[in-house]
Amino acid sequence: MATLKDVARLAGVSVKTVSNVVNGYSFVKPDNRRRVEEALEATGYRPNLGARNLRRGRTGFIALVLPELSIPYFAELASLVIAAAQEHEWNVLIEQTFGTLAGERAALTSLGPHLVDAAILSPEALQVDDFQLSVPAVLLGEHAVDVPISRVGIDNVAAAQAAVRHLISLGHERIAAIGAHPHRGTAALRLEGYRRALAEASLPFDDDLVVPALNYHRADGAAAMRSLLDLPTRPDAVFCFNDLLAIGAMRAAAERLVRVPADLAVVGFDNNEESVYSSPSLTSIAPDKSAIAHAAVDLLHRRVESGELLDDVETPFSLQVRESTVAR
Amino acid sequence: MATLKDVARLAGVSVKTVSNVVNGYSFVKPDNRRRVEEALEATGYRPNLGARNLRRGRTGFIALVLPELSIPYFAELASLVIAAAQEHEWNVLIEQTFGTLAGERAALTSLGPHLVDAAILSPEALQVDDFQLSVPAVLLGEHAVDVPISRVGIDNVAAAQAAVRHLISLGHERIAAIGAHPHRGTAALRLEGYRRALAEASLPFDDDLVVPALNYHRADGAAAMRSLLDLPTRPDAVFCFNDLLAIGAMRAAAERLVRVPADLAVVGFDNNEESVYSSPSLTSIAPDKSAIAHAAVDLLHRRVESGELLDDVETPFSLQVRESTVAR
DNA sequence: TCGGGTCTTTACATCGTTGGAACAACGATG
DNA sequence: CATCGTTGTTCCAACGATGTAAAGACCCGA
Repeated sequence: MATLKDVARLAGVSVKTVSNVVNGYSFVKPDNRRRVEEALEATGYRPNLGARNLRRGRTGFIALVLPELSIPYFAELASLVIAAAQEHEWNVLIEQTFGTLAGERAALTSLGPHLVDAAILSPEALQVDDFQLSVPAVLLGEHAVDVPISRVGIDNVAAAQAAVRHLISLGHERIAAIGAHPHRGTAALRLEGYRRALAEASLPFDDDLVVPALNYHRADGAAAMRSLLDLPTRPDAVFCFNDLLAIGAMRAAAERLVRVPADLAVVGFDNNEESVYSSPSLTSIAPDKSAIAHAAVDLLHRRVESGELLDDVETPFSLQVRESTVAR
Repeated sequence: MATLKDVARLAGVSVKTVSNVVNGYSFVKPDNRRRVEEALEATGYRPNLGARNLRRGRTGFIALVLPELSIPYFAELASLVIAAAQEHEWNVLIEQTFGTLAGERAALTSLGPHLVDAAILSPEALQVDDFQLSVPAVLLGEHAVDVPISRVGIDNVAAAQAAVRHLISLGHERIAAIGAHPHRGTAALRLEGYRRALAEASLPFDDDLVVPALNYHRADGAAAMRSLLDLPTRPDAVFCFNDLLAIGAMRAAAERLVRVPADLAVVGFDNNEESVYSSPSLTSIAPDKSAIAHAAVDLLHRRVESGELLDDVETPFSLQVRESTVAR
């Protein structure tokens, strides 16, 4: 592999001059520049990033810490983050925590400042005192603990409210919620949105209709739905805190021969691609994932480049109405 | 951030002695070792990986080059590869190609040897002469071009044959195939498995029943299915070359009020988690993704450690029978 | 006490790159 | 013609770690 030294020898100039050409320094004689460029071409020179970063004190990597790549929402997000990071010549290192406190702590401690320049965190279990970060970071979504780290994400309360309002506008009165969670910040916010929508329509809040879910996987949604269907009086609609829960819920409903949306309307959250093709397709809150990815990466870039402290960013969302609430 | 120098000063020894302790060198006096360890603890020293790798000529990263993370199969695989790589203290760098030749070429050229120690490639469009790699690599799946790079994956012909045999054993005689592709190696192999299964059952091979798909997304499956349903004589079963195509196909069938499996049996390939919860759930070929991830990473690790040249690895698969072929 | 081997530690060079200082060449200015 | 500022180039040190070689400490038997 060619180094600056090799290129310099070939071009008959000093190493630094080659470095200057590579880095776009203006004051290089046209003649030398040409010779260097030819030599670069001939040797196929590629900078040694390790060495460059050692010198510059940067690594060229950012970390993306998330629960699990096999969850569609995070896979889609990761895809967008990678693309956004590329625009700033950043490579993305993905760390999976599997939603556990131990996993999140491990990820955080492994993020030494020589490994990454910055980090995007999507924590689920972290406590306040865990946030002793050695690099700039942003949080995705919301988090219950109050830490001095910028957040990027949608207004969860408003989004949940919009989802439930939609159900109410269709005439549903006994609306369940799946996905309550003791520690998850977003769960509390979405529950609050659910509450508010009920309240503004003067519908009663019924504890029996709020079902917790520990993992937000499809299986949890199915289990929660079964317990709802076992109630003396079934709900006529259900708001699930993510699409996977909703998919599981629709599956459980189908197994009990409960028709969606005729007998039960379902709304999800995340707008996974999967939900567009399910039968019935799923009405869902659609956060602008691309906006989230870009905002997070841009925020970090500005932070790293100029050191400025940063505000939170609220990204837009929309409600995608599909067959699970309105029959085609 | 503490460096070896800081630790050395604190412990009152030379930098190299600290380095020796950090790297587990045996011959360090117990007394010095203790003092160094205390100093390491006190400073919270973490090695600068860039510097270490510059010196060692290793980077500690491997690349995983795949079409797109938002495709469930690749997301699941990436998740497993990251976990497997961790066992060898490797970090994983994910590069997305979006299935284009340009994207794959770009990914390959960006993989200088100072960026990654090795690469796992899942190419779709690459040509023979593109494989001028500067680091050890393995290919996932099959590829039409014949290059001297180890492959890891299942026997695609046998797997496709098993899928179609299953349909035949259920009495289907007019079996379609969705996913033919001019350049994709796996597509040719799966088509060959389909052919063989038909041949061994003395069923005719009908060109009209083989539908190409360019992108293997849900939308492509839906479009292909619609064209099949427009045929004068509809198929009574369809074998899709991946689960996304199958999900799209089932969606299109539902829109035309064609019942699955009563009017049309469907088999997919990949066994995505999504397919377990779809309605109806999807019968699918299940490659052992964990085995694939481990085999690929282990292969590369041995290659990098000992330099040995490596054979291909064939990983197991199974057929998961669900509602899309056998009503519950 | 000396020679010889085994431990243990250190100084130094090095990996490939870039920042900074030094220096050289140049035309322009007074 | 001396001085000056602007360009253009080179040399040297440094980023933080580790391999090498050599030196120092130690213990053994002769």
